[in-house]
Amino acid sequence: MADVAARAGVSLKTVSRVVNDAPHVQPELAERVLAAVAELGFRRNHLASSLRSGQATATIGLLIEEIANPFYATIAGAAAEMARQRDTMLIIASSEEDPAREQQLLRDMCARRVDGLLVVPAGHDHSFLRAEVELGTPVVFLDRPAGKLRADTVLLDNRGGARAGVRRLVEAGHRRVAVLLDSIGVYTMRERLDGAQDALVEAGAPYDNRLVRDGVRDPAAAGRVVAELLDQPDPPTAFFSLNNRITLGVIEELYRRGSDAALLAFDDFDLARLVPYPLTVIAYDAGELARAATELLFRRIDGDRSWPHTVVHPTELVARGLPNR
Amino acid sequence: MADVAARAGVSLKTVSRVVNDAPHVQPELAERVLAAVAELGFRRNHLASSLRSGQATATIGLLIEEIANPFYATIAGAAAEMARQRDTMLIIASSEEDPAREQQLLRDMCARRVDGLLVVPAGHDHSFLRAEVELGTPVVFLDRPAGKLRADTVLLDNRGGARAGVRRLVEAGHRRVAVLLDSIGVYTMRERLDGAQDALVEAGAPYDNRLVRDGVRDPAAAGRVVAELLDQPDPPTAFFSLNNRITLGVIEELYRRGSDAALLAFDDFDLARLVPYPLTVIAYDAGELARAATELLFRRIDGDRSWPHTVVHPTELVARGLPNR
DNA sequence: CTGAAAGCGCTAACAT
DNA sequence: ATGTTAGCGCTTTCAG
Repeated sequence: MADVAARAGVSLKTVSRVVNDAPHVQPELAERVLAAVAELGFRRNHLASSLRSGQATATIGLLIEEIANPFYATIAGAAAEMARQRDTMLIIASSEEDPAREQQLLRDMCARRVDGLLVVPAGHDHSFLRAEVELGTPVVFLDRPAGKLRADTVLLDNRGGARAGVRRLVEAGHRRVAVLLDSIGVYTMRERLDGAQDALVEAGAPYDNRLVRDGVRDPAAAGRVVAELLDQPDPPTAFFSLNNRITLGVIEELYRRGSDAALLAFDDFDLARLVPYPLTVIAYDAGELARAATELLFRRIDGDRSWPHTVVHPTELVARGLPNR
Repeated sequence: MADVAARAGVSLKTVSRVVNDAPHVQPELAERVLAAVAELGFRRNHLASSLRSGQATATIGLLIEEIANPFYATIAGAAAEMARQRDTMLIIASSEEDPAREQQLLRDMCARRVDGLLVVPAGHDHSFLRAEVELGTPVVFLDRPAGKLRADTVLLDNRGGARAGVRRLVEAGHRRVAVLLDSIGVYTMRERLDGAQDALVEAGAPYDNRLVRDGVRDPAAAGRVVAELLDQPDPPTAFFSLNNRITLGVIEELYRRGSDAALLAFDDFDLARLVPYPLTVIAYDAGELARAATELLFRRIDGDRSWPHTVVHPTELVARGLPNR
């Protein structure tokens, strides 16, 4: 910047004004500065700028579980688009469901003085963020609530969605509904399971604990569990898959066997319509969820100091898949 | 940091040493400093640190077309994982195939003094990056080559993959192969089309320009084009879809009609096995592509000044889908 | 409307 | 092994 100033025959401050298109600069001087900038290939150092000016790094941090998962990719896409509209860059990192890693990544983002944080929490204690929040870094939680910290939160109606879905199964006459979930340690899984139980209880259907299977981490595991359940005496007549990875494995096994068990699945997916097996999907708009959270975050960044909100987004039941052979 | 130093009764530099766990600090002093850090809730300002130390913001930039697309999400996931292993943060931005936006985003990343850039290029002129590259910001191009800039590049064997796939169609007796593509302006689309034509020419099959359809932007458009082609006199007996979005629409329309046309598709996808229509997929490992590029980038960041490389990754033909009814 | 000086928070280079 | 000094590139403050 000093070089540019020398070249243009003006002071450093004038260059700064021109570069930041601040007012009160004679067009003639501005032109000389711009020429010097071009000749010298000057690029403003954003680091130095935000160091001096205190706040506003024009960067927000997004912490999710796993970027490659379509659910989180959709969230990232929506957040990125809103950030871009505000000329803000997005730092994305994956916790991989590891609370220690989550904490380290969030601390690092804070060290980089992001203007705000969008977090899909992995851990259950976010009190380590309290100091940052009080120092002025807003945090919005997404998809799951924060632990031990009061903060803005945008959630999905997991319980209501699950309940509505299972109610539909019950109305179709199903009494034995198997539930397959990833990990009971995850908030969304607990809520969805609770919703399923609500519907079962309301219908006076017997609740059989052996039909609930935790720890189904991937499609292959889901397939094995389905096989095992169907080979039992008194097998379930319906399956409720609590996430999209599980759904894939369940569909495959049910199709392979030519089973006529009903399938209810949380999370919609691109090819659901073309799956060769009828299923009911609990769908929702992940992009909308992320947009709501990002909007809330920017409002905080813009100085909104009102009491923290919690917003719950609805889900919808949709019939998918092709009729049975 | 000054406050911490005062509190611990040491100099600023000692605090700096402790915070950066540099050697030559008495354990006793280090402990006092750490205590002061905890009491005062001190957080190192990463901005100031990298401003002073010149380089090493421990940040890399990733520019892709669209985060929500599974192909780019996979790339982002792989890059993020490698970055994390080096305690490096990842800034991700989407160009949405807009060259102007690409340029603006890349410039912004440079202004933030990222240590390196990973780019899936949208535009055809990247000479604006030359100054940055010469000033020491390495750039690796991914999936598509740079325009007007010599740089490391990691590509897929688009042409070879397409050729092998179409050759298989030809060997199965197909002479009229329709090709559906997104935009001829995109490098990968051109290469794939060229590969298809290679195979057709090699087989002495007639090349019919009316069977090549450009501008198929989404699944719905793909479905319409398939319908139109099949309703022609002398319709194609095989379809070659040049990307995953197009494939969805083609499958749906072919299935809807109960058509027995063959389908070849670039890009594998999760549910391909369960699609109720037989298809051949040109598959590749997008994660591996991204890992190779990120590896190359980090080698450059670590000071590798050798001549720029271009690496081409192979593709593979895989049978997918369920047999026809 | 423009410029000089001070300093954001930290680390490199040099003392001690 | 620890401390002192200078300054990274920019913006703020205040004087002209």
